[in-house]
Amino acid sequence: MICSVDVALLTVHQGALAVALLEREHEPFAGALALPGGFIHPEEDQDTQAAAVRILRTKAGIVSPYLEQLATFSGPGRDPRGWSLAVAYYALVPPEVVAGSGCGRVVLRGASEARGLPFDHGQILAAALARVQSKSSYSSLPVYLCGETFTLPQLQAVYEVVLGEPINKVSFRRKMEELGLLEPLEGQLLAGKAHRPAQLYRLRPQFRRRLALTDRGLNPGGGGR
Amino acid sequence: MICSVDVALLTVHQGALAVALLEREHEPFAGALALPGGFIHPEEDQDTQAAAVRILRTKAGIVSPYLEQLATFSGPGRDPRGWSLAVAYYALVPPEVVAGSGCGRVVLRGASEARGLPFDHGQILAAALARVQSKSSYSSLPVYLCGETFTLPQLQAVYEVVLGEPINKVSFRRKMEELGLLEPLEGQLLAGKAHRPAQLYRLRPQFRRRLALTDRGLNPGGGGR
DNA sequence: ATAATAGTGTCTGTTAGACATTATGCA
DNA sequence: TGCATAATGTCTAACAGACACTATTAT
Repeated sequence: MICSVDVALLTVHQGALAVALLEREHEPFAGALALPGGFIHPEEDQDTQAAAVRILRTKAGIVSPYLEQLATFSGPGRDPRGWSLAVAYYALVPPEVVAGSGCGRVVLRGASEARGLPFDHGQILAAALARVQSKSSYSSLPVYLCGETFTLPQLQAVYEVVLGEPINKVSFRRKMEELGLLEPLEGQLLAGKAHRPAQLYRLRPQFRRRLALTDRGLNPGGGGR
Repeated sequence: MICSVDVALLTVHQGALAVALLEREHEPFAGALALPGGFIHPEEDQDTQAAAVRILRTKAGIVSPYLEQLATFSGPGRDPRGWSLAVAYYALVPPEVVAGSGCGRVVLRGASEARGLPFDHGQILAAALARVQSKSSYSSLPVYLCGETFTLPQLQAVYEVVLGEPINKVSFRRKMEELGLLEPLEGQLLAGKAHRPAQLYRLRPQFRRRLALTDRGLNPGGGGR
């Protein structure tokens, strides 16, 4: 039985969610763009999560600040070589990390425009998008799409890209405040913008590897679970 | 590589969540109580979900009204035979279905008391409980723990067992009303109770295989995600 | 001064939960 | 008639969203 790991690596690119694709080197589907993936190496990988980390590092040159198991896909039809099983993960990375990925083999495609992916990578991508959207509606997940420091308007823009709808500014800031996961930096963002500069924030250390959850979700009307 | 499927089958028993265990027939851990599980049969199983259905049917004699993939567990240490991978599912069934399971080999244990399970079945069970609790806090998931018909007080009691805390009666009924998933039956529950009988309900057909979701969750203060 | 965005104060409609009241069957 | 639980009405505090207003920079 074929056992592999596939990773849907998402980032923000040109104001939209984008997925990282790699050109396949081997059959099947050699030359096609596909999600980074590869076989599990039991001698080398402590578990499938470690396999996902290894695949991202060796094939895409990326170390992701957030990597979570998504679901396992299986069946006789998803790989032309026969019955196969793939443990799918999704990763969120800031655009800078993708840009500075060493080897420049990563191709970014609009996450909702990417079509015709080999295997069942279209399904995996769709599941990843649904999961990210769902989880973002009640957690701090989108901060992993931002760099080290960011302003609240920037963070809100990322939330809006992920959720696909505008968020009330006052409510958003209230939520972020009560979550208590951000700390302001005394330096400010000014740059050539002809308007009031925004306060820079960074994640509090205790939230760097942990999500903050809201009880009733930001934007209750909107993003479904 | 060892590839298997394990199922955490949950039901309500003696006023608490209970998990179905089976005595293992073969090594490793022969004779021990464990989650129903077995190898994937690529020739026979369309996918891992089908494998889970087959294992529940053949080993426990149970067909579950709700079966969902939970997560995949893997690593060199979880099975003494070597590096293994298990796709875990969880199932919810009404007590009657477990009781009438044909073969009486199923053993029920309090879900939070079950300890010392072989492999990493303790972890799988913990993940299943967390998932059920989380999902129940914003969906109609617990109706799968009830039989064909039930009263609102009965359903609320099941929610309270799952969530582990009392729910406001008025809020609960409002939520159920606005979800619109129940339809009253003209017959009533009376029985030997020395008080006013409760209205019987059943799931509307369009919700028999689909969850109803609330935007902001019942009991916002409580059950976390 | 003006433009443009950052950030805050305040009002209002909605909703969850508390409490109280009525309803209904059985002993 | 009394008891126990079902079912519903109503009040209140909390909160999300709308709107308006102030703050601060560059041109």
